[in-house]
Amino acid sequence: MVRQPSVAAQNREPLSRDRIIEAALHIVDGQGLGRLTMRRLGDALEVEAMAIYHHLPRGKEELLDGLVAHVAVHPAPTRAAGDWQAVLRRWAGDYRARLLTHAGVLPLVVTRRNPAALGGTAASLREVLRQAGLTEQAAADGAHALLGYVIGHAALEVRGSAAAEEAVDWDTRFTAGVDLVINGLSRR
Amino acid sequence: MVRQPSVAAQNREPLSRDRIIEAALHIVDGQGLGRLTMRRLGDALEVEAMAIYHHLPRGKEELLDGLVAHVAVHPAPTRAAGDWQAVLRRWAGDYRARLLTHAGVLPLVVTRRNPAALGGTAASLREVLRQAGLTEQAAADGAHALLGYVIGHAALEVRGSAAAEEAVDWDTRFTAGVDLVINGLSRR
DNA sequence: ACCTGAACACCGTTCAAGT
DNA sequence: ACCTGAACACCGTTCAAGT
Repeated sequence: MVRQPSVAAQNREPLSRDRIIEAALHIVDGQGLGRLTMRRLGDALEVEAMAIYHHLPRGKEELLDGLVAHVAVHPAPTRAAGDWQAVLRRWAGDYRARLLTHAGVLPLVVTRRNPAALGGTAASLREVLRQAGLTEQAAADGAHALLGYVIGHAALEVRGSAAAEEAVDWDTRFTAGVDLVINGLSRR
Repeated sequence: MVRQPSVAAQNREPLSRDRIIEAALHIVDGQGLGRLTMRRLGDALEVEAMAIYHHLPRGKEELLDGLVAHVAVHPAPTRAAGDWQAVLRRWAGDYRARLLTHAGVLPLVVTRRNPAALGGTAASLREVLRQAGLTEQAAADGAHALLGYVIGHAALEVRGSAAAEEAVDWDTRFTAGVDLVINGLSRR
């Protein structure tokens, strides 16, 4: 006869780093960064908060790093059809959508020291520009200009800096800025 | 004979909103946002933490809003000599310096709903572009493109997204991006 | 190996009380 | 009006203990 598992482990897939980070992201997206606590995260995973430390020994620090990595890691520019301008335009739109979907982690993306995350994104943008014929230096500068713009604009959108301003069409405004940067890169 | 003040009030100027926010900014700049607590702030002001609530009834929320306002409020573009391009270039440099000096508040600037702070900055940039002859729409888009770039790039710098990258000259890289945006605005 | 329970030091905030 | 002291609910994290 099969041994009945303890109540604590009843029919639940075991905890894992990925499952923890996904649950955390779900909390942040739904309730905001301020409500992400180890205890609440434990509840969401149907586990005591302390169990999390077994999978993330560095605790909450490691959890937040994981969120940044999950959101900011480069979805490489799709090397599909179109010239490099179209490739970058498309990447910018996708990356912005990604940031806005997980707006709660934006403050972490912005200031957590996490070289790997944004570094990879910058590198792949640089590569697109290098293949487009820009010098090494111009490609590196351009990659950061575009990445900086996308992140900064997403931040402005999230804050909704309007107020006195009439209703803003953020989509077209964002696109206008992207065109500005890309056109600038085209005629160097 | 002059009455001796109580120990608690000994020769100390009374608490005030401004003094509180300055002390908080000092803590954030020196030790980071994570170490800004009401109790520590009270210590720095030589007062019990609870006294702060008398001047900031909304508590820590109001304190953080105050920090954002103090750092992000528009230092209006200096209407000095030079064409509008020079004016914007100078403003961008100053604003970046301001953000980097108070890097600890960047995550707050990025995501705290605080319309007044960045709204004023965006408005004065828009005005410069409007007077330069851009259409209302182009001026509004351009103002956000520049502001977004400056904030986003400052964020990239703070994170030090390098790592695999050779030593980066952030100053020239930042300037290159500013030129990119401003040149784009010039030849619309 | 994986999780729990109790404990510790520390938060933000309230409220009645002092002056 | 301005500040204090005690208290409350809630943090992140440790550590020994369970299975």
